[in-house]
Amino acid sequence: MPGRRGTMAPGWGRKFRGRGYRMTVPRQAIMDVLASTDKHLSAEDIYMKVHKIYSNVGLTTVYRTLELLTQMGMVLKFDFGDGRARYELVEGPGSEHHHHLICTYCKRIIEYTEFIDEEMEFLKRAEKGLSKKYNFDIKNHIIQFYGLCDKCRNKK
Amino acid sequence: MPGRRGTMAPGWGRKFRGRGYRMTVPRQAIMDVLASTDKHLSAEDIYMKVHKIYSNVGLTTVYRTLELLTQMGMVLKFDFGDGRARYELVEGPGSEHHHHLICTYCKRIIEYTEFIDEEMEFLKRAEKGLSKKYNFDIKNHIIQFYGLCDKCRNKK
DNA sequence: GTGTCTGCAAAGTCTTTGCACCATA
DNA sequence: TATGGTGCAAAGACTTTGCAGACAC
Repeated sequence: MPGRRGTMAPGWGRKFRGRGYRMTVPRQAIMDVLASTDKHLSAEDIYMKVHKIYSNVGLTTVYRTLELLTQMGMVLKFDFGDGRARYELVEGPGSEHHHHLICTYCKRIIEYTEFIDEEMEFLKRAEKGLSKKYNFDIKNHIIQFYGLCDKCRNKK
Repeated sequence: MPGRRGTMAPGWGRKFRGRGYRMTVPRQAIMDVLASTDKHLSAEDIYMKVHKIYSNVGLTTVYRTLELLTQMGMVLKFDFGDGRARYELVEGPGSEHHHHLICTYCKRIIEYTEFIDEEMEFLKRAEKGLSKKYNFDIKNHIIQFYGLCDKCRNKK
């Protein structure tokens, strides 16, 4: 349903082939799913979306493709502490804001988009300095605040 | 070895009892370990340190205690994406700087302490605003930059 | 045609749960 | 002594690996 097209932009195929990998139907389908959302999807989320269209694609392939994409730097792997990893396209619809309040009691995750401007200023400087000092090619970042949400702060 | 004492400060016992929990030998030992390091320890790390002194304490108890401490807000649980959670005392030796560069290719984690001052300014404002807006009691935070380290940025 | 990719099933790792016994308050 | 806590073993959840067949280039 969302974002599906029979033939996709060939840009990814080139990227794959350029590094000696092959563009295949499962890989194309996984890229399509990643490119069609601004959410952090788990491997299973992606598997289910892909599976609706290509029911023969297995979960293993999803994991293997995500690992490959992560290593290629095209996808970022996050962990919010709920036991399953989340994936997101580096230059995708949701690549600008990874910010969460995580309740350590009930594990609720609140996404927020405030303070992005103030953050930008600080992040730009930090990224620049860190890239230089550690010769590190920064692709993305994540900021998480931990604490107790309104429902849990008065419990036991 | 480091930081071991036969009898510890009783402050924790009070905190436990105040919430209807009991202070036990395993719990005391786990608190001691957490209070004696500024590193992010995994459950197994803690288990091994505790086990050296109290060899009858099991890994299960370590997990259960960490879960309890996390819910009580005394310990923070982090996940750096390597498949095992890390724990740290909220008001402990290492509670001031959780900042990492994570290489998405080789999974190397580089800790850094630069830009903390610039960060503070931004974080103070963000924390204040977010606490108010979401009625969220922020205890700690984590900032992670993802990308490619110097050894991996030129690979395949 | 060759070397990569894939699906299935099995194995691996970290974490949680069940249950009887033990210990704290 | 009444509950909460613990250890052990088993189960659970997510992810990785082995291998034979399939496919991209």
